[in-house]
Amino acid sequence: MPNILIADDHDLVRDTIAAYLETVDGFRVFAAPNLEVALEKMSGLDSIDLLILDYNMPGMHGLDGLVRAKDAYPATKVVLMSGVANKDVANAAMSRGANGFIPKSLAAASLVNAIKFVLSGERYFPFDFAGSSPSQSKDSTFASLSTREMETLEQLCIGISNKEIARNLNIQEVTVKLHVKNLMAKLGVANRTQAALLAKERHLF
Amino acid sequence: MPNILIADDHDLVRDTIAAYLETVDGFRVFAAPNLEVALEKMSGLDSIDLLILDYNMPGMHGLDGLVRAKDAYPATKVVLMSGVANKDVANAAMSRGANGFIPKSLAAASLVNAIKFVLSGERYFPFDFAGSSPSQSKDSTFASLSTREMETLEQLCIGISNKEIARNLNIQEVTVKLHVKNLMAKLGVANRTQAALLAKERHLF
DNA sequence: TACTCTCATATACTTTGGGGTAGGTTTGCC
DNA sequence: GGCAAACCTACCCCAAAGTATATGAGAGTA
Repeated sequence: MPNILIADDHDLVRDTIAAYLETVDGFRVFAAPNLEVALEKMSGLDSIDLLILDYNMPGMHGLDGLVRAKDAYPATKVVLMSGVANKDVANAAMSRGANGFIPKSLAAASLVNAIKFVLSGERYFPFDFAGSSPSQSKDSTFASLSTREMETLEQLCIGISNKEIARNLNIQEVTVKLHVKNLMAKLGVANRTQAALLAKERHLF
Repeated sequence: MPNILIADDHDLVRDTIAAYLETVDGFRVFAAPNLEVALEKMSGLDSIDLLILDYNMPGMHGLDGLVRAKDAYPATKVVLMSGVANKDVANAAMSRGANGFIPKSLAAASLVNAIKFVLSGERYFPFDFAGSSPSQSKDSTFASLSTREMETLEQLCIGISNKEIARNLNIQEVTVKLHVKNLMAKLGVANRTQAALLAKERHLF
């Protein structure tokens, strides 16, 4: 009987999923409200086979929490669960060692299949989860930005004007405009707001 | 045996809660992925006793969806469910006719009690769900927005221009400007980018 | 050396954003 | 009925954002 630990800060979501897994398929399920408690519980209970981490949860800090969990318990399979993240986040999670990615848009029945799949040693990664945003290229889009453009993007994410950005970076406003124009082109967005939203969505700043 | 309809766009959350309610306490539970489908189903199935609406769900537009549901089916009890909303939203919901408010931080067992409580004609409103996340103090800023302003804010979060927003909402561009100006003032931000970032940060859209 | 890339600056231009004022409708409430 | 609030439109104004093009310094490279 596989042991599963599910960590999610929403009690209702966590407990009902836990109850569902227990009743439907006889898993032994433990629960934690955040990453810290999850890691503590794992040190107490040995032999957790699968750890399910909510992407938006205290202590996670984007994918840092995933890496921490993987480092601390390399033998345990870890899957990320999220209601908001998109393919890019999922991709990043997989490249950092996640054994699977579970969008909350997944049907409950599929969850069980996904879990069995992961427990058998496979990686579960549904490419077809809905609600996906249209601009799905890669995180490589950001890799093409120069250092100045990245700095400019960071300022954009505060929502300030070109003039203020110029002051902060000690360059002329016209230069800021150039950087903004170039980074928008590289990211394939139409304006500064979209650039900021995209960067935030990918959790860059 | 009371009939319950639960509407939430996250399949996983919705289905597991539904399954939980069915197995644990023998309710008859129906499900819908958004407000439109929920209202359709209610016209088909007569005698839904309780409607559970997710606050962040396609078609809701803040508390508009609650009002629409209440107007269409005055006899049905309606409770709002949310993972991000705070007391201010809950208060606003209650003042607009909601029979209860269920934070997703609620324990699963308490959910059943809450539902029974509401079905008995009482209003369920837990005053103590503040604890969880730290940045929950003043979502009241968003409560002061009018319907149109909320819709405009939603469009802002896509990062599109006033002209495009005008097309989407079937109003003039000047009107969009007015809404943008007013909502920025209410939110205390300096421009559209900050408004979009703030809304995203609070997980409104 | 010549070539390329990044960064910076500049001028000139068009479009969009944001603020002000004013007047219009509908809705619901007292 | 009067009143207020939300909503919509219109006009003008100026600032900010974004486009296009050109120039030049510095670093790195073939």
